[in-house]
Amino acid sequence: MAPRKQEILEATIAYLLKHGLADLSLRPLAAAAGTSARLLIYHFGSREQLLAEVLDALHSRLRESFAEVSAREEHEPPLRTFWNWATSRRNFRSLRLLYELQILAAQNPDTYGRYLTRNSRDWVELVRAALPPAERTDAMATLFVAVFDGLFLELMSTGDRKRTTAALDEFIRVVRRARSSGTRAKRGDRDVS
Amino acid sequence: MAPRKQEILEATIAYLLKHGLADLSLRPLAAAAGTSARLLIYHFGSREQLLAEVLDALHSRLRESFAEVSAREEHEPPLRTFWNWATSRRNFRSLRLLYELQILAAQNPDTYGRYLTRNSRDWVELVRAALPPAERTDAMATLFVAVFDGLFLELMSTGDRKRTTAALDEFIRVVRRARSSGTRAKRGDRDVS
DNA sequence: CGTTACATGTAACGTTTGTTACATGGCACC
DNA sequence: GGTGCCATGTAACAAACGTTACATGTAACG
Repeated sequence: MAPRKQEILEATIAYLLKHGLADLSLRPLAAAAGTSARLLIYHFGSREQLLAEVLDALHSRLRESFAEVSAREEHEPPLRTFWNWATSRRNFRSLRLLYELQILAAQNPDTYGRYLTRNSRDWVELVRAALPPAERTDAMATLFVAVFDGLFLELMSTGDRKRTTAALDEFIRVVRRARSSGTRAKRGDRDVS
Repeated sequence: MAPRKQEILEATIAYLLKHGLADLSLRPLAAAAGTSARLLIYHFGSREQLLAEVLDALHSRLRESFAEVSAREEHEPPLRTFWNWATSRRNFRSLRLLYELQILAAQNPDTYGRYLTRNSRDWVELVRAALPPAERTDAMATLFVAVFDGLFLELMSTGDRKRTTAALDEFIRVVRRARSSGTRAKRGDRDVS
């Protein structure tokens, strides 16, 4: 990719992370990026394609970043690791943007549906596979994903990291206690809580 | 309120429930409502005020509807009652619209922040008060709200009511099991699970 | 030096945006 | 029957939208 185009893409990502994508328009974006609407179209072809490239770049960056973190961390429950990663200064705004995209796509799929590569069903499958066998159900996996989504939403709205993190820990604790009172999971099983 | 204005407001609500509010504009709305952009402004003063009145009406309707339902139902855990109510044919689209508003407001408060009467903190407080004393903590209340939000989000995205409802029931079950293995709550306590 | 390719600036295109000016309709009241 | 008031239609406004036409720059290559 041309270096100038790369710069513009970088600036666009920064702009979107700050302003969201609901009311994006070319001229203000261009001004913030130190260029002109003319050049945005020149380099990307259209506004649509610009959006597509930006969101693709975001996705692959997040995938990469998470793979790196999740391979390194071993001393925490994976759900907790994922939370730390998602709420870190580096990734929070990106995740927030993806949640906005998710909601807009749910409201009108015609406009935003095509950008949705983060398929909910895939996440649930991924989490399900990481659960201990006794809990490896759709319901349980869906619940885990929902807890994460809900807490992230709450964090977005209130900015209260302490309380939301405490709630996540509470969830992990509740699941552990339920485990010890119901069907026993084999000791040493890796699981996402 | 003038009856014509009432009709327009009704049609606007229907339109918003169908199309979302991210890309609302007067002329298409007016066409769908069988009137003209001219009259929207005439009756409501401005686009902003129209939106404000519509969202106010939505809020009070939902409050009313929920009060009615929650007073009637006694045989279920309140969280379950709330879920049934929120996902019913009658209320689902309204809730979805409010979630969209919530996210847009979190992304740019300058544009949408003023419409946010559904303060997250208030919900948490409400839920907290309904919890049995042993669990009456911020963390637990936040967790309950998050589970609901997350599951509703998942329902919005996938439409899979069966799976999300099963996940909610799973959550209720997990909390019960944790209760019976940890500090005992007094029998007969009303609580939101 | 001339040519060629890419990058950029200026200005405009046609649409759509929210909003307004102005005229006209119908209906009630004196 | 005239007089106002509320409702509505037509048309326009200025601004912003995504996009394009056209001209100009700059640098590399023969």
